[in-house]
Amino acid sequence: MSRLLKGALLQQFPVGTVLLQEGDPPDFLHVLLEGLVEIFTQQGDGESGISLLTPVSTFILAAIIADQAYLNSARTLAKSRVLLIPAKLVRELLDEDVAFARVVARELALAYRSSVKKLKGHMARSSVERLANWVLAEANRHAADASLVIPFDRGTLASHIGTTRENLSRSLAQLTDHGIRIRGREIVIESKSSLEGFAKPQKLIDDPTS
Amino acid sequence: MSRLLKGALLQQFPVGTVLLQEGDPPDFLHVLLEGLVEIFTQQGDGESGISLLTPVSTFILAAIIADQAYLNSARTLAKSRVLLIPAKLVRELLDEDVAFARVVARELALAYRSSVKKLKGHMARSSVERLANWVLAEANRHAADASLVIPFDRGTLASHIGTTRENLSRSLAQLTDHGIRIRGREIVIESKSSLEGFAKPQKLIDDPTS
DNA sequence: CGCACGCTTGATGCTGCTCAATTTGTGTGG
DNA sequence: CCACACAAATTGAGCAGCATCAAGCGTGCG
Repeated sequence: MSRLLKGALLQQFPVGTVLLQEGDPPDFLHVLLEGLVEIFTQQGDGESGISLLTPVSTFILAAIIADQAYLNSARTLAKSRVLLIPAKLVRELLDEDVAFARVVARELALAYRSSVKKLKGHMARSSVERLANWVLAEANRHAADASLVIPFDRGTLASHIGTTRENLSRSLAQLTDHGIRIRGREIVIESKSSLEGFAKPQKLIDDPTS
Repeated sequence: MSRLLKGALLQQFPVGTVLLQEGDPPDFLHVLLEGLVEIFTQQGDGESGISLLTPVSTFILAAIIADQAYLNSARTLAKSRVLLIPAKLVRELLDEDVAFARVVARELALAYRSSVKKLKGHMARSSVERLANWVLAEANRHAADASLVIPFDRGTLASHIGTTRENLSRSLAQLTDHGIRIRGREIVIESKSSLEGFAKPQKLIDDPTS
């Protein structure tokens, strides 16, 4: 652990910074300590969102372990503090420290599972359902409150839901009949049970702890 | 390694055997030594294919490492030989043997990456394009030959491409104008370059080695 | 020979994308 | 503080992709 920190550098990035580009070779393991970053891929003309990361999360671990180019790009969606750990150091430690290797394996296992969950969600649900489930998941993270604020613009949200800006708009409007109310960037959940009735969340897709 | 093999048992399964069901707790690490198995998930009424495994592949490693329920089910698509290694043994070795932990980490990293690739393919391509790229990938695996035989029924293929039986049929017919010919279960590639022109394969989605 | 199963083909409708026009929101300078 | 400009978000119309339902075809097996 001390060795990791010794070689690491802590950096602060403003919103909208591209931290890495798909296709590049891995250089640093990134650990998001504060802020918000999105993993995305530039496809043809537009972008597709792959995942949204909140502190504390690592990213591009797999590229480092596999020693292959990044599959995705990453950018900050808010002012963020990121710890950068040289890839070489990570690989060395992996070879020497069992405890570290176990942590890495566990981290990869969880990342893999969340990717499979996203895939399941895409193959089995319509875009409105995906949105409804995203709202529910987001609400659960902020447990306390019955309202949440989308922390980025709708185009970005649309790309992570897997739809377009226009349709996201329509989808939000639809959900108005299923327990939510929209006020600008704020989504107010008026009836969680109604929303759940529509979204039909499944443990093996939407529960981040399973 | 010897410890792994000591606790393991080798089993042979006929085609169509369900090896595990999503939701079940992980018991054995599975290693496919011979045959063909599909990972899938039962969604609502139908099934969605998650991945197709050929020898030698491990599966459900992530569930064991994360110690959480299977996200998917698995079944044999051909007579298969599978090595079953008790989950407990895997976890013990992970704590004791650095080399083993490194192999596990690498395996998970590759599995994760292939799941992200599948996700990218789904978000960015139409079903015909997915099919075309599947054909290309399959052809590359059997490098030598300019023809390949679909080793399972079309419904299964459709569920892995992410479409229905009916539309798979139409999609195959469409590809007839782009360098392939269909003869029952055999797909003959008459013009690989034409097919590639249509499919536009990308290294960071379709190349299994990247 | 005929039935069953897998596959194809056709017709129809829904979902979601695209293009275009408008409205709303936001920040800037007068 | 207002006016303006620009970006973001909504709304509408038309269209492509895909699912669904319903027949038709073909092959193999009893």
